Amino acid sequence: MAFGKGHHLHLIDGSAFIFRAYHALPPLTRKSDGLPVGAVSGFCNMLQKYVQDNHGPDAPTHVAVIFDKGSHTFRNEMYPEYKANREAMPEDLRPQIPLTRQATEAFNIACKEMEGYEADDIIATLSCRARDAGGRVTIISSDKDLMQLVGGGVEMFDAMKNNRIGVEGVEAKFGVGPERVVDVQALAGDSVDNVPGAPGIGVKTAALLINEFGDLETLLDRAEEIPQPKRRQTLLDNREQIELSKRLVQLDCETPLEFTLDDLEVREPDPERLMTFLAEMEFRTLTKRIAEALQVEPPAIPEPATQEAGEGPAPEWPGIDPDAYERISDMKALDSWIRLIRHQGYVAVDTETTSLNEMQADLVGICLAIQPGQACYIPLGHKDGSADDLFGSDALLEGQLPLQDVLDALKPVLEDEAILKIGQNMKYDAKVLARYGLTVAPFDDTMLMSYALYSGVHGHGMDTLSERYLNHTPIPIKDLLGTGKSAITFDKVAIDDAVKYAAEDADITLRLWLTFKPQLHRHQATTVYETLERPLSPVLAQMERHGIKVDREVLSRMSNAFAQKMAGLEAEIHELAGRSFNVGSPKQLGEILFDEMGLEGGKKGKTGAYATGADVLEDLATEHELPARVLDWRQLSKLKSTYTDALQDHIDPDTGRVHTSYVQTGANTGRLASTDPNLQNIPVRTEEGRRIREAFIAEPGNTLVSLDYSQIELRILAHIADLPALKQAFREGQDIHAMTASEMFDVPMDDMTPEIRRRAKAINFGVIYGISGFGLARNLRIPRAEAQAFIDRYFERFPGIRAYMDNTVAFAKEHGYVQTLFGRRIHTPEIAAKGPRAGFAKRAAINAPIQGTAADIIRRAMIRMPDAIADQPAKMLLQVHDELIFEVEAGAEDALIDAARSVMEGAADPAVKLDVPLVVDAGQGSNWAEAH
DNA sequence: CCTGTCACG
DNA sequence: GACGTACGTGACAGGG
Repeated sequence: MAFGKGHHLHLIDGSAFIFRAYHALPPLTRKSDGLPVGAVSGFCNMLQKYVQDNHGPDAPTHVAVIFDKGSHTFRNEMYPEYKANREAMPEDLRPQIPLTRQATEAFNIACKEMEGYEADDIIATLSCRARDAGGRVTIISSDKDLMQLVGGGVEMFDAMKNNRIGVEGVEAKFGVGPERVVDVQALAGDSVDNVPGAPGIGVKTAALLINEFGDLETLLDRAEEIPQPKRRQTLLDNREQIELSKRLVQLDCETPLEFTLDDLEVREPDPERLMTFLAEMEFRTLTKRIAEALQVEPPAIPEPATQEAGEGPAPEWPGIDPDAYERISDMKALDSWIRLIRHQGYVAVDTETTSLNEMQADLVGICLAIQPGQACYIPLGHKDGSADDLFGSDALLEGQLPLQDVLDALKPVLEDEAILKIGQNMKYDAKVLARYGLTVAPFDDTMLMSYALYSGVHGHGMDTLSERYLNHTPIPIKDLLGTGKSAITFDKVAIDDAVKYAAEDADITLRLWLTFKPQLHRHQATTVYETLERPLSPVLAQMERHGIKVDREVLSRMSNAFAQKMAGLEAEIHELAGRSFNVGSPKQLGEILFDEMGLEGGKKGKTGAYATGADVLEDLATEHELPARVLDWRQLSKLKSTYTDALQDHIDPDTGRVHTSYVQTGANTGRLASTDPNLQNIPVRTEEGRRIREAFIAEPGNTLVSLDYSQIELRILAHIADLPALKQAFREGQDIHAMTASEMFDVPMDDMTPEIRRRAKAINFGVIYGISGFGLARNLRIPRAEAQAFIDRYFERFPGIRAYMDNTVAFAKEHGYVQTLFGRRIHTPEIAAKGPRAGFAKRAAINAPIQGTAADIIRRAMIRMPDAIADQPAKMLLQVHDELIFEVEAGAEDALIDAARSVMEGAADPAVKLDVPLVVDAGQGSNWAEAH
């Protein structure tokens, strides 16, 4: 039956798929010959997802992937500059283009292109024909140039955003219906395709004009009637250029096609052909996944003969097979493993426990791996998971070695200086084992290796690393434990299942270590790993185990006080609103403010809800009472729920202290992150919030001491950007913000006012963040032009800043990363992006060396600290980016401050000689509020 | 699970 | 020219 009513044609914009795949994925190469295949891999993934998502009731009857062919089209005949500003295709993408055609055919999807025509024209022609035949069309693309085709049964679908675009979608984008889109584009032009349009007219203005005059021809004929002189002149002067632009953007529905709609009928994939192609590309994970979907056996993909400098798994390794692992249930077997380990000199270690909280976690089993594929699991604390009576489940299962025997046997191995212990996030295992009296040293940590190598490229969790470097998806822990309320703990997992999961983790860890170890040198990350990452881990473990004492009574009293105040505020708010509603719901609050009370300035975000952030409410607060009350309520709600309530739940029942966890790989810049609870965001800026710090106390007879770096990031900026005036000021111990203000605004230091100083301070911080006129304007609440004038002035007075910013961005573009003074590399893959993402990436690149160098410095101090204060009755408890908090016996405060300060102030030495001094301020008291 | 909001450096 | 933008984090509540 010929294509017609009841049929549904899908047209996939192939080029868009390719470019999206290319930019979304790292530059993968085929292992056997180094052929770049990243884009092909992404392309196949997207096709696979497409096929999977489209076999329901609304499945297409016809489908084709449409590609561009050749760069010279009939549009270049009209206008030689058409698309002339396009950057050349990246070298490693070019060879992948024909492969994407092959991929499409392998999926048994029609694949169409025509010399001299753009994909858009083929799509247009097919859409028109299908529509005229009475069928439906979905164009899978988000390209705005295709929006003119929408309507009359033609829709678009943005596969990225999972978003259908119909007539309303087009109207939202262009302000006119699909039939007038070309008119708007003709006026607005298009910088991407180098369509000139009318100078000074954008989409908004163009839509306004078209809506007023009906269409482009009428508008051009009656241009004299336009009231605004500038616009009128532009249109009169550029008539020809506008008409040319329209011809350029108008898609051609008359492309002479050599095939018909009926040739595009959906065909079942031929599994063999598809598998053969995927195997040829050596896509291991994808081949497996698609084989599963098609319910066929995946073909074996031969490993290449030699392992070159590639980052993937070595060829001689056996596949990861959970059934191949050994379960240890007698001492003889354990002893023979220990002999193997001693002989080899290294072993991957992983512990299984009952909790993610190392302070609470009980050991359930230990696994060891010595070679890829050679791993064992020693079950120690497994209980009967099926027993549901309260008493039966406490009994240990049969066939497990006594915990103490195993620990005694392993202790000499774990503590042997000649045996390297390898872990993924070893801090966790070390903390658990420490509670059983075991030290783990020396060690390597694959998570930290990944971080030193690839910060900013990808995450550093085991699943990510395994998928990326071993092409293997580990058994999800969910499969064993379940999720949510019904989740069980690891001790209730059947031993046979535990062997597979746990030993696999050790196997993967060992393989990752074998992969990363040689890469450290190749990527010049050895020093960072050896001096900034590995030695910090045990220091953090120790700090976390100490914890900090928190007074539950203080928090509880504050919670009650907050609750009372909130109830009062809530009543007032409901009164002012005229009805009761959930004050904590931004959605309901927005409706109250802007719909019911009719306040001005309501702006809806992308979800369609009104924005009710603090900045919005602050503006409204000048006019009305309600938003001011809501702000007060929000502050209290935050303090109560996040701090006074939640912190109480984090007090360890055994120690009476709060034990945070530092994520060493948490921030791309080298900073730490603190979780469960986050002790790096305890309030300090408001009086009310600061009082929460009174709950953080020293043990009786002890004092809390806080030492923090003064202006460390600005000092680093002065050094890195080589700003003589700033460096001089720091050397002389001047008020740096006042100095900046004096320099910028020509005010003598003696006449400085707080307001002028405040502005200079905001600019100083802005520079660290990759300053923009917009950002500074918002921060200072001044007009943008004024903010920009400040910035210009700043650059004039401190020319080194401009140079630093430009050089840093250029470096990032050339190398794909920026680095700190200590050689830490922070990768900036987004720096090549187009659009708003480029701005983000630039500012992040400017900020990273500054924030990262500061992070490196305090890390160095922390690493040296335990030895420096070893003879003092003091413990380091917390780090808050530029601050260290200690607990010290009363009477020993000054000695501790002397020692710790000298470590901190000298932390850059001897690796880096800073042109500015580092200065550390100290405070002390019985609680954190006093000490800070 | 995502979004908005807000706490810190 | 238009558009959207300060850097880095984590936790909580609401809502689909």
